[in-house]
Amino acid sequence: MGKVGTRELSTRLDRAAVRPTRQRVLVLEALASEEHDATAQEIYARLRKRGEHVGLATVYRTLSLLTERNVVDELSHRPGESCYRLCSTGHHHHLVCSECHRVEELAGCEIDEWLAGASESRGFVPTSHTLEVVGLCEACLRD
Amino acid sequence: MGKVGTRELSTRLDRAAVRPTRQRVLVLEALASEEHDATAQEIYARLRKRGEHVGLATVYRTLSLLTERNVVDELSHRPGESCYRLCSTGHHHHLVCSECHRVEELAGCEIDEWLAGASESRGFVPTSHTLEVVGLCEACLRD
DNA sequence: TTTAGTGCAAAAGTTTTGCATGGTC
DNA sequence: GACCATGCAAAACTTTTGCACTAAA
Repeated sequence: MGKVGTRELSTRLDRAAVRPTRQRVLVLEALASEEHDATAQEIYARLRKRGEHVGLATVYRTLSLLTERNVVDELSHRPGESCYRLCSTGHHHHLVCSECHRVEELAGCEIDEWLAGASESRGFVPTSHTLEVVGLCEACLRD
Repeated sequence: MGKVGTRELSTRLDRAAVRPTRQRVLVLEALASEEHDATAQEIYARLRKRGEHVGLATVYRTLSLLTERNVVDELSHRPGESCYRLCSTGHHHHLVCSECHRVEELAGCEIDEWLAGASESRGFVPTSHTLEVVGLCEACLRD
């Protein structure tokens, strides 16, 4: 997925009714410049290294708010910590490379149909689902 | 899924080459009597309430070992903590009710085919995947 | 006797919270 | 001024680890 510009980031904050403070924009920019996904601690460390000072608690509060407002996605593929990622809109899933941790988005989910049928027999009505795929990306396959 | 008897539990430990100590059997029994899934802390608390003393560290060590040996499944649908569940063998997924947290198993995964095709175009080769479905179970739908 | 397992307490790590301060409409 | 956001430090929690002790092959 391509990098997302600062203007686009502001728009997303607007749409989510999140006041664009200096800190929030910085956190969001950090996520946008992140090639894969990142934990709150990682974002905090990277901002600090760049000389931008944002409190750790603020990073957590921001990510929590943005997740709630669907501006970022929260992934839980690492036990004990949450990963965050700025995502394209709409329902999609992730391909995570087990070697380099590259994350690619997988649009056009075709699970719903099978899922609806499989759940029906139990009287279960699915409202949402998450699929995380682990595998090897093209680059790592060559090694 | 029906309850699993003590004898069956021993068999599973044997097959996994895990020495059946008092503590390990207790943890596994606790998981077996659990209607849904449970965290390490919950298992610890329940054993303690029943008067069975097993150290918290031992609960963690046991669950970690059993997960590694595929005797139990580790679910990560709750951020910040891992849930564990004694599962039937083979590839399957879970339906989790958002109201009562009932967990049902969904056998016969038909995702692979679609997944292989969708990944191929990116040179990505999937090796494993996890699907967690959230919805409403029959009982909760009636309310 | 030798090894593996356990309990306890301390430590490590992530995330949350309380509260005073600072910014913004 | 009212209100929201932030920084800092402390606290809360989950999970891991070190080490002495115990149980088992």
